[in-house]
Amino acid sequence: MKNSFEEKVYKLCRSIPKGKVAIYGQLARLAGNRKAARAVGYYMKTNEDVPHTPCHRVVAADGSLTGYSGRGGIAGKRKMLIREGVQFKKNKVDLGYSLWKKSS
DNA sequence: AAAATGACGGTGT
DNA sequence: TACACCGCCATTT
Repeated sequence: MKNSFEEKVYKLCRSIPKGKVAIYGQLARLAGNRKAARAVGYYMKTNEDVPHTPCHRVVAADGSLTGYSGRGGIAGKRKMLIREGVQFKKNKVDLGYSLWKKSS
């Protein structure tokens, strides 16, 4: 069993509310490793909990949608987020308005 | 065990 | 704002 960094990342990913988005660095930081953003992305890619983990709600630090192994790729991901209520700025997410905050 | 890869982040140009 | 380079971590080969 993992019960460690990996599990924390997945758990946090599932904790992201609809209409909000989190950044890889944020998940990495909450999981305990601020610089593990890269590894976090790797988990999303492998993404075992596919329908269980809304990996599409995770974006880059500047709101850019980097990669998506799911259907539609980046385009589909962007559309999906918009559909959930996330505000977009051109090709990037409006973090100042839709960035998820761990709060409590 | 060592080297290569990747859905990143930050800084420099 | 866009592109390039370096540094970081975890996983895979």
